[in-house]
Amino acid sequence: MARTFCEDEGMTPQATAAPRDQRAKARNAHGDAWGALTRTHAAIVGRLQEALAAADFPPLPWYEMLATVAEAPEQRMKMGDLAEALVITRGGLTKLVDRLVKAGLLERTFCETDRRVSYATLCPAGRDLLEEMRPVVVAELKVAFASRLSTAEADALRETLERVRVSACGGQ
Amino acid sequence: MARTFCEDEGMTPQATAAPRDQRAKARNAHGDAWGALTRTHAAIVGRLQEALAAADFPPLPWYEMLATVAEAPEQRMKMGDLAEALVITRGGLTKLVDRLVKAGLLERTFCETDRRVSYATLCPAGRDLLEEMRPVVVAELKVAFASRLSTAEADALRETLERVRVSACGGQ
DNA sequence: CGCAAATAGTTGTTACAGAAACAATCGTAG
DNA sequence: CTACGATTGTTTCTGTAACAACTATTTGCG
Repeated sequence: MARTFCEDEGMTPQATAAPRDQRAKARNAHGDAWGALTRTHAAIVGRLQEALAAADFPPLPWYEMLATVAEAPEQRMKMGDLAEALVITRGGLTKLVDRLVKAGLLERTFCETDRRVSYATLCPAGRDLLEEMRPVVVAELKVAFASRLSTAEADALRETLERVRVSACGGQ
Repeated sequence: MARTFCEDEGMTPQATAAPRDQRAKARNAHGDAWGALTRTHAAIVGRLQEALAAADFPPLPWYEMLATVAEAPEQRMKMGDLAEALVITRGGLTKLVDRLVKAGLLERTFCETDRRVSYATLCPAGRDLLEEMRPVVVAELKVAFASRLSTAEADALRETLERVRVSACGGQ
């Protein structure tokens, strides 16, 4: 295993810390919540990548791409919308789509009314692969979330995170 | 602004979705919580990067490195522990430390009792820079977390996330 | 003691993501 | 109807991270 996203918990330095001025620092409720958020995110991403690689599937960004396009009407999305949904830049998306197109999972289609826009459209092979990958991802998420969280807690978590995201976007 | 981590919310495709079989998919409480987690994480990272860049400071990984080392006893950490704390690979850490060393923020020191291990040790310049950067980061986190969350809610969020992280690591 | 296995860190290769510059198209004001 | 600005997507360049192979040191065991 190359990744080091688990290891329950080398964070001992913090615990033993306090060698100097202990003036609150970022170690208030927000800093702690942010630390937990990053570590949890990294842990789950690592787990998903590991599971996909173990099943000899493409990496996580491919799954997210396929899943996003698959949920769109007509199984296609504008490049710009897709970049926004996946939270990557347009330049990065262009190349990511290139790879999936080369793999035969997506194809580029074009808009007749606005010849600037191009769509990433799901191919049958892409849909098939998605359906193969989905249970692997869902199973991993189930382990991560469901094993120690009730449905209500998971829902509350989602709601709280969504509120934080809005704060982070809106400015305040 | 190049990044696209806000835009309240191009997710309309999902809302209008349901063009085919609507068999639950990953769209249960776990999938939603995972989606919220990734989006919130991306939004905050984007916000922090933007704020640091705007103040003409080094990128977020440098801050996290400095902050982590600064909290360790004697302001130094073993390379391996640091990689674990920052959730990156050891190879990646070597080069990240290289950059900070070249910038005069860290220095490498060595262990006398075990000549395999080397430490990343905070330099005065690193400590100074950290203290300059800290308020920027703390302010952004405050906006993200404090503006719509009570302290109790932030703490509950941290606790819940920590539980999820343990699930993701432990296996179940 | 001596050698195999484990551990710690570095190095080289490759792939991916962001920023900025670019090209093409659209919309609209004059 | 033309010209300018805005939007959409691609391309180029650069920096960073992962992965794997490698070196060096320590540990354990016959």
